[in-house]
Amino acid sequence: MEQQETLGPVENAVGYVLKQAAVALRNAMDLALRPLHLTVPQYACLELLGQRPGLSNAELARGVFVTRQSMNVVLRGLDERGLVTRAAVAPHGRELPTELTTAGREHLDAASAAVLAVQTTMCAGLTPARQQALLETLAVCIRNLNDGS
Amino acid sequence: MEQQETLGPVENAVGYVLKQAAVALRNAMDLALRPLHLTVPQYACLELLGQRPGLSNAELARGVFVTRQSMNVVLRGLDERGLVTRAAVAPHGRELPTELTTAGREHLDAASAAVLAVQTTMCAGLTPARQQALLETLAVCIRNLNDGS
DNA sequence: TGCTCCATGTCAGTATCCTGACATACAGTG
DNA sequence: CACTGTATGTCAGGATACTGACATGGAGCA
Repeated sequence: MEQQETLGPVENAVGYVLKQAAVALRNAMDLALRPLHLTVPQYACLELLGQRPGLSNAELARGVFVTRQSMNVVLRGLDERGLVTRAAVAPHGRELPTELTTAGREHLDAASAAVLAVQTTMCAGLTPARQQALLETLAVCIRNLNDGS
Repeated sequence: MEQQETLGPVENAVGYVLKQAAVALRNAMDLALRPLHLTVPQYACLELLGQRPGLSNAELARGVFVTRQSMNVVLRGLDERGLVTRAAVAPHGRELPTELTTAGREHLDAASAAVLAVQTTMCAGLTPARQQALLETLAVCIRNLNDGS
């Protein structure tokens, strides 16, 4: 009796609930970021750059879980709006380090607050221990999935 | 000190890890379903129909977390492949109940086994209690997010 | 009955993200 | 040095999902 042989009702499937949570979170973030005219990938890009300035396109793509091509479009949009600056020449290889501008930093601060509010809403009623357990359990799932591929 | 005022490193943000897990699961399912020539939404549609025959397009869309329009395309593809049948006339309102064909049921059985394998891989090393805790915690998050919108 | 409101199925257009492909730049190895 | 392998940035094309819109069918109410 080490493993069930059917998934059971979708409502009880881990994968189903995981997707449902991801969709709900995505929608909530979209809503929160709309006043700032930022999409979720755009925000994620800014947040990553705020924490680790000088990241390249490919590194940002991996961090945001999109392809290099998609991140390229995001970065171009942010560049045109003056929120980030990309180095004109590559200091190493073909990598073009990107950094936040002052305007980008201001946008990020506002967006970060909005997203924090969403996360706070999401985790309402959860003890810190339970949040930590959620993080750790998800980390195990991620590791299990990525090891197999 | 009831709430932190910054998100902290993205690696520790619940939303970030949640998205990461969802992406990893999506990729793993795509890989597992590829031999059967099924996409994740197509599989989700079949699974839902297997558990609750006669669902309408709109009901399926809500269950799979896509729009009616997207589900319409999915359903049309499955219909052309002979995996599902849609009622020609609406027995009530405009709803066109959909059901699995024999071929659809066979496809579903194979797909369900593949997805179960993925879920088993994902949850490897997690005690039933921990899986249950994950489900319950995610349910709280979903409720919190949906109440606010 | 007539009116309003809501849900459904569908068409059209747009946006987003992906896969495939190519040239370039560096590291490692003979 | 030359060669191979890997990683990056970018272009082109296609797949997928979305928003907006419309017509239809039913429920509720005066």
